[in-house]
This record gives sequence, C-alpha cells and structure tokens, in this order.
Amino acid sequence: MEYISQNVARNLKHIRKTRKMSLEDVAEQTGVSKSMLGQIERGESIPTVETLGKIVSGLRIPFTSLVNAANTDIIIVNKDELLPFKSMEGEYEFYEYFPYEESRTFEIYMMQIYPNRKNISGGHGENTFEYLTVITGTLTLEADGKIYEIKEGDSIRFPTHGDHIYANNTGEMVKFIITFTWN
Amino acid sequence: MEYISQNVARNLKHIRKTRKMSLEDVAEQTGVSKSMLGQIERGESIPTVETLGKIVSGLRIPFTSLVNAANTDIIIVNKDELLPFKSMEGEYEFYEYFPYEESRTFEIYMMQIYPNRKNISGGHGENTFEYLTVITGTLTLEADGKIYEIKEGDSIRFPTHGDHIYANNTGEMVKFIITFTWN
DNA sequence: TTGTTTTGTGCGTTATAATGTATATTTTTT
DNA sequence: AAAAAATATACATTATAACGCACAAAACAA
Repeated sequence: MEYISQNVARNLKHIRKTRKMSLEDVAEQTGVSKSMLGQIERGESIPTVETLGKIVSGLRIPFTSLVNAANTDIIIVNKDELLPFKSMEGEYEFYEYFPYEESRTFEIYMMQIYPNRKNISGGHGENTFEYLTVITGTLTLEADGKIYEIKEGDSIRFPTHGDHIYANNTGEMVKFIITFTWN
Repeated sequence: MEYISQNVARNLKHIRKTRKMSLEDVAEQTGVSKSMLGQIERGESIPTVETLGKIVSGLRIPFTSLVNAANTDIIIVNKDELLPFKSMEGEYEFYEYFPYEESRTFEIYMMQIYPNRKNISGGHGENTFEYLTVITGTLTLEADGKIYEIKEGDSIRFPTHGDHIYANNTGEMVKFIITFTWN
C-alpha cells in the first residue's frame, strides 16, 4: 500500500476543486502535464519529489499540505495490501501499520515469528519503550537481561534502549502487535 | 536545474553523516536500497515521494527536513542550467529564479520578450504586486488600465489583481526582473 | 434535443527511478 | 607496509514516471 501518494492524490484533488481549477489550469500554472496530474490524482502514479515541488511551488502551497493526511481522516490499513517491511523467508515478518509520522508520538507494528525461530533487535535509544500484545501463540521475550513468557492475550511494556530478542520457542506461529514510543 | 532533489541530496547525506550511519545502515532502516540512497545523495536520481516517505519514516525525521534548503545556504541560480518555466518560441521566455517557497513572502523571476511581441498575464489575486526592473530594452507595461514605458535601468511597482500586459514595442529584445509579492 | 465547448481519461513512447550484483574505494587492522 | 574489512560507486536490468496526442465524457448553449 502506498500511503503518501494516496494523501497526495486526495489533497491535490481537494485543493484543485476548492480553487475551481481544471487539470489544464493546474498544468498551466505548475508546468506539470495534465495527464500526469490526472494520474497523480487517481493514484495511478507516484510523483517524484521534483514534480511534487513544481506542483507546490506553482500552486503556492506548503509541501506538507500535499503529503500529510488530513488528521480527521479515517485510515484503514489492509494487511493484505501491506507488504512486509522487513522479513526473512520462514523466519519472521514485520508489518508497518502506523510507522513514524511527525505528528504522532508512537508507531504501531505487527510481527509474526515462525515456529522455533527468533529475531534479534538492536536498541532504539534512550527512553524508548515497546508495548507488546500477543495475538496468537506464546512469545518468549528477552529484554533488559531478563526473560519473559508472554501468552496469547497478554501484554508487556519494556524499555528498548538495549538489544532485545523476540523468540518463538513453540511449534505454532506467534503473532503480536508492537506499539513503539519514546520519551 | 533541480532544486528540491539537490536539497534532499545534501540534507540526507548530512543527516546520515551526523548519525554516523553507512548507506547500508540507512537501507536497512528504511527499506530503500543502498544504491538508490547513494544515487539520491549524489543527485543522480530524483526519488519518488514514496521512497522519500520510506526514508523520512525510517529515519524518523520530518518531511521538510529533507526537502527544504537550510536557510543559511547560499543558493546560486545558474541561468544556463535553468530551463524556462514558460515560453513560446520567438515570443517570450519566463525563468524562475526563486519560485514560491513556504518560508519566503516573495518570488523572483526573469522574463524576456522578443521584438514586437507581448505577453498577457491574468491577475494574481487581491493585494498582489510586482516590482519590475528592466535590464535591457524598453518595456511597455499595461496595468490597472494605464500604460507605462519602463526604460533600461528603470523600475516600477504595480498591483496585479487584474490582467496586465508586458509588451515589447521596440526592435530589440527586452529583459526584466520581476519580484512578485502579496499582502 | 443537438451541436459546441470544456474537462478528464486512455494509450503508446520515452526517460528515468529503483533494484541487485559486481567492482572500486576507503578505512581499519595486522 | 600489506591484508582484511567496511563502505561507496558502477553497471546492467526492470519497473514505472512523465509526456503528448487522441479520444471520451461532461457541462454548457442554442
């Protein structure tokens, strides 16, 4: 799923419509072809930062007004359309549901680990924490030098300044949601 | 000349270096290939807004920190590398020196008009003005219902809420600088 | 309604973004 | 110094952004 270009699509169309401009008007004013503008609005193509620059410059709007989601927006993240951000065949998969965004102070991920596999994660800096809830299976977590067993439905908060290990020591898949935060 | 991607190039490299990360580290953290990252930093390719999104999200930095020029930067605009934003063969050419940017309250352009040609411009909204200085030749300007002759070296400020016409009624080329502002 | 104009979409082509692998370069270690 | 490791660039390939032109759809007028 393409987050940002969908924002651009919606925002651009909205701005154009409220200004009562045609695609051709915008093309005229920005130097971007009207077919390209149409494709962008329909989400059919992902503009380069340079074309985006032409648009914001020509329309005299801030960059962020195209790129950001209106904060009233409902955002639905469809797992099937979500490509694993990080994964290793038969080991683990890591999905970004709500990755870093300037306006938020936390991030939400989902991770699944195959039977008898584990994933080692480096520290994320001082004063960072994870809130982890297991959806299915049992997770063995090693953090801050200690080992915890988190069962289906259970949840844990732990600091992530140092290395931590997500291990699946069972025969079934384990899935869990991570809310990552800082400060 | 590609403004924004040069900003991205510089800013990304700077952030990466101050964090003492390798291209591979960044690739790892953002999901963008290290060759792509290298090309971006060297200004060899212009990323799509989506790859830019992966970078800012992975690095946990605001969009604007990549896109904007550090406001201490010296910016040199080389006319030969500047492609005319708007032009008509044998009629006129219009160059953007400092186009719209959120942090500025004015824009600077250069325009040249061929002998005995003119260019008609629509209004730019209420409380907009142009400060126009003629570099070579004599410009005949029609604005706000009146006609003015601006000679080489002379300058004029006029409102641009309505149509205005830049005319070259002479046998030689006319060139002038426009500073456009509002409010 | 029908013709006329305006506005948006579809499509073929070209330019180039994005990737993976191989090579070069730099830095570190011995 | 050379050898080893880490890091950055070059290159070939694929995927797709960007464009121009032709067509379709919608809005407007007669």
